Amino acid sequence: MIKLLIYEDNPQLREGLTMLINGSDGFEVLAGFRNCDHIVDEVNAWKPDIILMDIDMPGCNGLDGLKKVREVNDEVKILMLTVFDDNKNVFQAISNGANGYILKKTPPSRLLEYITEAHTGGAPMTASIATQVLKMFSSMNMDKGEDYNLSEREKQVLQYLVEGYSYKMIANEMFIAIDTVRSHIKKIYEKLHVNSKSEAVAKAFKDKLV
Amino acid sequence: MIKLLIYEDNPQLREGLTMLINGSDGFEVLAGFRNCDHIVDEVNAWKPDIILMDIDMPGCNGLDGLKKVREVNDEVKILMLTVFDDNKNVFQAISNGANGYILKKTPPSRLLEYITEAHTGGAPMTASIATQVLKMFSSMNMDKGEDYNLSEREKQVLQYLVEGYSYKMIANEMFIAIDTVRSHIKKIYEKLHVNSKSEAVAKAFKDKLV
DNA sequence: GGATATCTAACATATTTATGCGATTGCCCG
DNA sequence: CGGGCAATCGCATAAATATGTTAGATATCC
Repeated sequence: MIKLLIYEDNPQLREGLTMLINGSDGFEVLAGFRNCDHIVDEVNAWKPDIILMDIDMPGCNGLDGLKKVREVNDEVKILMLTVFDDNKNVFQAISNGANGYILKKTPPSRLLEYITEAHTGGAPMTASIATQVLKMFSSMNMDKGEDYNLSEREKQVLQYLVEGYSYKMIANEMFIAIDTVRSHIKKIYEKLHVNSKSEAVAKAFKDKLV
Repeated sequence: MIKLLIYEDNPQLREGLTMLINGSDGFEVLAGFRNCDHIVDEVNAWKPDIILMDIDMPGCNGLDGLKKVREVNDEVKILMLTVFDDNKNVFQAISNGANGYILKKTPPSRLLEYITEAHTGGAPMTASIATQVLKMFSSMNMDKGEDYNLSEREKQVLQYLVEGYSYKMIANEMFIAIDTVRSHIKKIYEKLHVNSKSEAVAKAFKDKLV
C-alpha cells in the first residue's frame, strides 16, 4: 500500500486527486492540505511514502515545502505537480531533491504509473519536462575550450600551479631542477598567451584544462 | 505517419521492433541497419522522423552515430536504446543532442508512446534513466561553496586578481594606494585560508565566488 | 562608551616570479 | 643525416608578491 499526502490549494483538484487515487488498488491518500506551512509536522505525523506537491500555492509554495521537508527527511519521495513546464522551477526543484516533476494535465492512468515509479526509486517526469531538463543540460557547456597544445610535462606543471604549488615545490614533486620548472612555465605562458601564474590558473579553469 | 529508421545489431531484436512498429497504425519503419557506418547517407536518403539507435553496436556505435547525424541534421529525433542505465553513456548521449533515452526492456506499448512523444517534441526517458539524469544534475553542484565573509572591497580586489591584474593595476583601477591593495589581499588570504595569488584565484573559481 | 570591523595607508624585508639568454640531451621525421 | 622539438639545466636581474607591524578614520552594534 503506497501512502500519500497531497498538497494542493485548489479544493476541486485536491478532492479529485484524492478520489482518483483512493479509488485505485494499492494506493491510499492519508490527507490533503491547501498549503505546506506545517509540512514538516505533517510529514512526521503521517509518514507518507509519497508527497504530491503543487508548485503554485499561496503561503508556503511547493518549492519552499520541498526544501523544508528535505532538511529533515531524505526518504519520502516528492513529486512536483505543475501547470507549466517552467524552466526555472524545474531547475530549482531538481536541485532541491524532488523525485519527479509532472504536469497536472497528465492523464489519471499515467499519474498512478508515475506514483508507482517514484515509489520504486524511479524519477518520473513527463516528456515535456524531460525536454527542459535536457536543454538545460546541453546548454551548460561541457565543451573544453581550446587545447593550446600543451605537452604532457607542461600539463603536469600547470596542474601543480592550479593546486597552488610554488616553483620550488613543483621541482620537488617532479624531481627536476627549479630552473626546469621555470622553462616549462615560460612555455606554458607562451602557449596560453598569459604572463603570470594567476592568469594561467584562471585560464586553466575557464578553459577546463583541469 | 511517423517514419523511422532502426539501428540495432541484433537481428532478432531489429526484426522484432520492426514488426511491432509496422504493425501499429501511424508508424512505419523505413529500414533497419546493423551499425551506423553509413548513417549520414542513410538518413539523407530515407529522411526519417525518428531514429531508434542502439548504444552498443559493433563498428560505429550509437554515440558515434548520434554525433555524425547531429553534425549535419538537427531535425530528426533520435531515441537512444540501451540495456543498462549507464551513467556515462546517458551523459554523453544527452550532451550530444539525443532526444530521449530509453531502456530496451521497455514494454512495447510504452515504446510506441515514447516514439510519439519524441515526435511531438518531447524528450521521453524511462524513470530509471531520469533518475540518473537527476542525480547528475544535483551532483554538479550549483551551490556556491562557502561564503568566507569577504567584504565588498575585498570581493572587488579578488575579482581583479582573477582577471589577472597586478597589485599596481588594481591600485590604479580602484584609486587607492598599492599598500592598501596589499592590506586587502592579506585579509583575503586570511579569510580564504590561502597564501598566494594563484591559490586565491583557484579558490575563487572552485567556490564560484566569481 | 567600548568593542568590532572595514577601508585606508606606510615601511621594511624575505621570498617568489617573470624574463632573457644561453646549453645539452634525446627523439622523431622527412 | 640534419632540423625541429620536448625536456632538462644554469645564471642573472628586475619586478612582483608575501609577511609583519603599525595606525588613523569611519561605521556599526551592544
